[in-house]
Amino acid sequence: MQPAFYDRPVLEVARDLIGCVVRRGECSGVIVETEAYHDSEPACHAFGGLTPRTATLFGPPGAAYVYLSYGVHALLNAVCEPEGVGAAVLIRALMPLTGVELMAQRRGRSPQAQRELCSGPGKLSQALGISLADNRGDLLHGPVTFEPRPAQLGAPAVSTAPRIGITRATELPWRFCLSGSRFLSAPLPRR
DNA sequence: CATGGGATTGACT
DNA sequence: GTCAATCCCATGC
Repeated sequence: MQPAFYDRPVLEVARDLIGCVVRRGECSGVIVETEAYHDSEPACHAFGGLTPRTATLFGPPGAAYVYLSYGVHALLNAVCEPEGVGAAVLIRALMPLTGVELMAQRRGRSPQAQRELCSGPGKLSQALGISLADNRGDLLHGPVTFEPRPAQLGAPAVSTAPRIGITRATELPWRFCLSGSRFLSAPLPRR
């Protein structure tokens, strides 16, 4: 995925990432759920401006923004829009593709429980071995890399919904899901 | 320097 | 359905 891919409006990138592949080492998965965050709205960490914590968000596009949620989980984002704009796409769920055994081992689950391996932003980080050390990493060169959508998957049908787990700007439909996927972090709202 | 909130998960009732 | 774990970092004194 070239740097120019991320140097676009974050809503476009969030939608276009559905069906693409995230890889770290031997483990990889197809992105089935994303959320967009932008410094113009209060749910975004960058809303409060440039601080040591948000420096990655305001940095160049195509970097990984990894931060600790609830003191427990490392959450993976892709920094978007030009340098100076604080925006990123949160990766919320994957369909496991390769390295399933290692992912299951890291998650403390059976390899057969594929739906439990990456169906949540904290889960997929644990499965891929992503930590705060991956913050600010280059998504083109790794260790965490994003790859274009496999051609055999075809054009994905994408559904939109309100974002999950936030308390502000809950009205924005900035969650993007692969329609009908069984690997989402939570079901799509009815209708 | 002390405090409190948070883009979650899993265990338990 | 409820709730604790756990820690970074922004804010305020």
